[in-house]
Amino acid sequence: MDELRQELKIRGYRLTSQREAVLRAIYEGACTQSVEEIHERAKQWLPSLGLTTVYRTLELLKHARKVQEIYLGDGKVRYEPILETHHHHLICQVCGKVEPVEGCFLSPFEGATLVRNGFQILGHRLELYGRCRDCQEG
Amino acid sequence: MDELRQELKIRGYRLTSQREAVLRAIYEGACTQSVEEIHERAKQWLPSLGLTTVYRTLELLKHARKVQEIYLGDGKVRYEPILETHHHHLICQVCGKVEPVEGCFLSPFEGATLVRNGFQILGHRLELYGRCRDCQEG
DNA sequence: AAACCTATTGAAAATAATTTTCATATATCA
DNA sequence: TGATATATGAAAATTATTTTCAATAGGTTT
Ligand SMILES: [Mn+2]
Ligand SMILES: [Mn+2]
Ligand SMILES: [Zn+2]
Ligand SMILES: [Zn+2]
Repeated sequence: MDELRQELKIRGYRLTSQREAVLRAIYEGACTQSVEEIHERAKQWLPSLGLTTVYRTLELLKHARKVQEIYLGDGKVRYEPILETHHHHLICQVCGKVEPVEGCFLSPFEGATLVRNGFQILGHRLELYGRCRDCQEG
Repeated sequence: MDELRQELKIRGYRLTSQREAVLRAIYEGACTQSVEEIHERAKQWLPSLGLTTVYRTLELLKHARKVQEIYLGDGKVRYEPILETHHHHLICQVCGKVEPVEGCFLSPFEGATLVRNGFQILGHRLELYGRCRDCQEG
């Protein structure tokens, strides 16, 4: 959180109660929350918080690399905090459940910067699709 | 294409010129096209084609596993054909260019069905983020 | 080939998510 | 504290996608 304060100062941004509330909501919430969910959670701490400000703050936090977007196929973008622990997601194609899975299947990528096709690879995103325990039959 | 004809008949769907045009547009187009782009391309063959029908056909083709969705972070969903060759994408974080990269970095996944956390893993999606040749400096 | 039935289509209207506008409020710094 | 530029909330605007509905056209049966 102090780290955020630094980030903001460097960029000439201000530290507001709204930004703190949104950040806290993201960190205390589930693995992937919709904007609406983040808004609801953040209003716990700051009931007057507007939805527009949540959108704006998410954009800011995205640039500051505090959150990342994830799209699960329904029409809305979701967000989750960028934590120390790199992880991926198991997504159930039947019920839509999302579960984080620790660790990385792409061993050559951990830490290192790779080059391929002239691309300098800086990060990656992996989603695993299937059926969760509850949705398996036969 | 004949395969599609079978698929449709089995499900009681009809083979229309609209559906043929959309499918052709997807197969002849780039790796990831927006709905608008698919519409434009398909109108080459069928100028009267409506955008609504493109949306409906994409939904149908998704269920028939002929196309898959991909979300690149701008507000619109993109589509690409599901081809024989499994591949992933290099996405430039600066200019937004998308380039397919053949082959799979997840060796244990090719073909096999894996189980993890009780999940039965049936497929996956991997996107690699970085900077393309043109956008690298310093 | 004509009739029949139902799935499909296109245009327009409706929705839903996200962005923009603008007047007001407030964080930061001298 | 006061000056000032950034940030905020509400409402309006925009954009992507879905729904509605009357008209059209596959596919099948006579
Ligand atoms: Mn997660
Ligand atoms: Mn592709
Ligand atoms: Zn990984
Ligand atoms: Zn792969």
